[in-house]
This record gives sequence, C-alpha cells and structure tokens, in this order.
Amino acid sequence: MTTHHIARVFAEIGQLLELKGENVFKIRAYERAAQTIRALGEDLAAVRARDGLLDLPGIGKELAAKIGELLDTGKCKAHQELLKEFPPGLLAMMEIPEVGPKSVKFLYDTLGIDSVEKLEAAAQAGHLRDLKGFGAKTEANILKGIERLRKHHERTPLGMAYPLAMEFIARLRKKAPVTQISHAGSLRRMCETIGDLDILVSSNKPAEVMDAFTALDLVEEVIAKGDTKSSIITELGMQVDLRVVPDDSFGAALQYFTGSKQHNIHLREIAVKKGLKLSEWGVFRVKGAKETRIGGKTEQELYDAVGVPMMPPELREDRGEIEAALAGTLPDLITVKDIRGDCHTHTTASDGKSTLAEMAAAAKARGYKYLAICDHSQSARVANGLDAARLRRQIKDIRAFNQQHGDGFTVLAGSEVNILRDGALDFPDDLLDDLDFVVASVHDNFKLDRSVQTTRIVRAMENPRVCVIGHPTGRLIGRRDPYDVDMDYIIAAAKHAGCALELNSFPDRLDLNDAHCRMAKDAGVPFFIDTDAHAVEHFALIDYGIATARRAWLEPRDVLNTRPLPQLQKWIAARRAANPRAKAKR
DNA sequence: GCCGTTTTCGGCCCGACTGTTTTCAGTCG
Repeated sequence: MTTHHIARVFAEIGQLLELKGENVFKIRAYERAAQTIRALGEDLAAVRARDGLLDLPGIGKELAAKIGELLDTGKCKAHQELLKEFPPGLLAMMEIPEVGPKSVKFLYDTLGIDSVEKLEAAAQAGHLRDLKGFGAKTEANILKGIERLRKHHERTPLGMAYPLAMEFIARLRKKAPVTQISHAGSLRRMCETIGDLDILVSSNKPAEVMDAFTALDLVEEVIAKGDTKSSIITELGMQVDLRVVPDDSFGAALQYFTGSKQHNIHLREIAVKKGLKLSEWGVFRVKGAKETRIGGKTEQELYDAVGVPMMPPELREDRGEIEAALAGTLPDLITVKDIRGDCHTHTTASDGKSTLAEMAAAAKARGYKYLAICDHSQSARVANGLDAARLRRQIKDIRAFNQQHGDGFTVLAGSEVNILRDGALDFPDDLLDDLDFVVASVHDNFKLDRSVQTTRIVRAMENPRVCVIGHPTGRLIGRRDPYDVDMDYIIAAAKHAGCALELNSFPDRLDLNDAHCRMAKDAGVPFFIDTDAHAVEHFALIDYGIATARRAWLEPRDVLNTRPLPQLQKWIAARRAANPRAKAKR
C-alpha cells in the first residue's frame, strides 16, 4: 500500500461521502487529508514509524487509525463499506464537469444510471430533460461535459500551460481595455501541472473585456460568460477562466484566485478571528451586520490587514508557510539570478542540437560564469553516447576552448554517465578522474524492484567522482512513472555519501519534485538545479526548475551552482577526497 | 473528521454562474 494509494483512498472516501450527502465538513476533512498526504513526499510508513502521523495537518485520531489500517492490511473497512453502497461507475460520473454528487445520486436513484456510458445514452435519448430540476440545456451540457472529459482528462504540464497563459495575456492587453492583468491559480503558484488557466483583469469596462476574451481566436468554445467571470475551452481542450474586478479589488482578487484553496481557508480563519472578512472584493471589518472595506488594492495590503507577512505565491500551499510567516522564519527563496552556471547540458557530440561553441556563447549571454558539458556515455546508444576515445577528444576540445576564450567564463568537461544495472558506472574511474564534473543517471532498466533500483542508485552515489545524480526518479510527467525507489533511503544515503541530487528543470521532468526536494533540503542534501539543455533555447527552462525549487523552500545556499566557480570546484575536490566506498547507514 | 492564547463542544471561507426556478440548488474554484 503506497502513500499515493492511501491519498487516493481518502479522496475516494470523500467522494463517496458526498454521494451519501454526509456532513460537508467531514467530507472536507477527508479531502484535506488526501491533499496533505499527496504533498508529503515522505512515505507514510516512515512517518508512522517515527510516530508523526498526528503531527500532519488535518490528520487526527480517526484518520491516523485508518492510515494504520491501510498500511497493515492494504484495505480500510470504512472505504470497503462505502464501495458496497455505490457502484464504482458513480465515481467516474462525478468526474464529468458540471456533474456533481447531487446529480449523480439523483440519476442513480431515479433512472438507475451507474456509469458514464449509461448517462450518455440516457442524455442522447432525451430521458433527462423531463426530470425534476433538469432541462434540455442541462441535458446538452452533460453531453458536452462527457465529451470534454474524454478529450481532456489530464492536467497540462506547466511547460505548456505557462506560455499559453502568456499568450492570452499578451492578446488581452492588446485587444481589451485592461488596467492590470495577471495569471493566477496553480499556474501562478508554479505547480508542475495545471488544471485550468486562471487569468485576472482589472478594468472599468468589464463587458468589453469579456467580449474581447470570448472572441479571441484561441477560443474553441465558450462555456460561461458573465459580468465578472467567463470560461472558455481552447483548441487543445484546456479551460481558461477569466475574472474581471474593479482596480481597487485587484490585489484581493489576485490573492484569492492564486490560492491555494487550503492556504486561503487558513488565512480566512485567521482573518475571521480578528473580526475581518476576506473575499475577492477586498478585506472587510465586520461589526454586527455592518461591513466596512479596509483594503484590497494590492496583495500586500491584504496580508498586512490580516497581520500575516506576505509570501511568494509558490509557498502558498498551506504547508507551514503561514506559521513560518508569523514566526518570521520564511525562507529567502532562490531566484533565477542566483544561478551562476548550468552543470548538465548536451551538445551535438551526443544527442544535442547545438555545438559546444553555441552552448558556451548562450550560457555566457545569460550571464553564467561556467557551463558543464555532460554528453551521454557509451552505453546510451540511442542518444549517440560518447565512448572513451570520443570523450577524451571532447575533454581536449574543451580545454582548448577555454584557452582561447579565457575571459571569466569556463566550460567544464563533464559527462552524464549511465548508471549500469548493478550500480557501476559506464566509464572507468581513471577516465572519470580526468573530468571536471560528473552527472550520473539511470537511462535503462526502469522496472527493477524497489530495493534493487534503490541500491543501484546508492552505489553510484558512493563513487566520489559522481557530483550529482541526474533526474533521480526518471519520471516523465504524464508519460512515464518514476522508477520505484525508496526516496527516504536515497536522501539519507546522499547525505551520508556527500553526493548532490539534481533538480532537473525540463518541464516534463521537474525531477526531483517539490516534495522530495523539500525532504532532501531538510535532510541537508545539496542540490544542482540544471536544465539538461539539448539546445541553446533550453537554457530558459531554468525558470521551471527554479519555480519548483521555490515551491520546495530552497534557498541559494542549498544549491551548489549558485556558488562562484572556485567555491564549486572546492566542493567537488572535497567530495573526491572523501572515502570512495563509504556505506550509508540504514 | 479536525481543532482550540476567545472553544474539549461547536464551530468549520466565500462568492459567481447556470439552469431551472419565481427564490434557489448545484457546481466550481
């Protein structure tokens, strides 16, 4: 029973309780617990082992017991009982946009509909329009909802959603009477995947903004169009929500629509205790039935009014940031400007699209002081990996390049060396000794047993020539699951061996993810944040890695490639001097 | 079901849009 699976069970219990029409706060408790667990990163078994379950926010006696039951037996009685009450198809029906628990329950009770397929057939046959509370439009909307669910059931990777949002914003600036405009929602928090795009506008001509928005040629279908809110679907099936507020409310609305939901609920609870009320329209002082607006023009004004120091959007997940803000211990988050070099990049020598000279020029143009070229190693045949002879030639080329361009910018000769099945490296130690930098990565045998895969990576870390483990879980968001590894153990072993872990900025990797990064940071493991650039234009992807690092509370001191080159080289030298066969403690 | 320098019981964030209604329920974020 994995941690991820337990989160799913709790979310499902929440949904089933909704069908049952249970107390909404009980439902919320399960939803919140599912979210807490999903964001955890650490294995629940490990949390229980150190008696930490009750310290998790939203986990009390009951839920801790259910976690224990799930860990021990793989099942939970309450969940099983609920599943007996409702056919599984009802949960799938609740996934349809615009169809919620009340409708599902009603349709099941009156027409016996217990699957998306049956619902579709009933709607097509016109059996829904005469039901109480339903009509022809609702029937049509349900069919549209089913179509949308099938077309677009997955969340969109940040790397696709972000440019799209910027495109919407640029066009609205040009075509609509906007005063201020910003992206909001999970996109502004830089989550690794995005459900719907949220865009916020202030304007004194909201109707014109709505007209301009729904008329954009990026729009495939208009779902809703009101005075302050409209929703559309793009050609790619992504939903975009636009809200328009008066300029005076822009800050309050930006805070509100940035979320997260849990962060907002927490903030509002603090506000309520102080006799305040927060909404997208502003901050209000409540006295009896009278409400006086006291702010909301900027986000800063809103946080000031509530008495909580403002923090960057990436932290607003209710993972302790409000407590840290109140205690004055918010992290000094890393920014793109802190990065002094990229230590995982490729060239045309293996599978890159840009030459060494092009990559160096682009890195220098970004203001970097160093760049490690880490082309693939010999066993990476599909990636045109370099054999020992070609690597030696490349080392010479790089040395010559530095001689010619010795002007405060240095190219480091490196390799992204494959970690073989047994944890050995793809090059002998004496060749690795000639390199300035070594990334070690898994590129094959993704399906090994957890213990075998974990030991494989740990063995690679124990070689002190390895500076960093590249994309440590190997996941490709939406396409390939992470390999099955014991992340708690890998982090402990990295700390013990003195090896760094990579935060790979490629938007379909973002590996390690935010939760694992935060665990590793807390354990004192150093990081490299690299792009894995295969072409000069990939250097810009560092933005996504930095965003993920910020979500993990990383500070410049946690990240080795924020250091000037001499300090970085000192770290590498110290690592190499370390005991080559140190064993991590279990 | 969780939670507590206002509470161990009684609270638990707040508003917009749609469709079906004629004052509101359901859904969403």
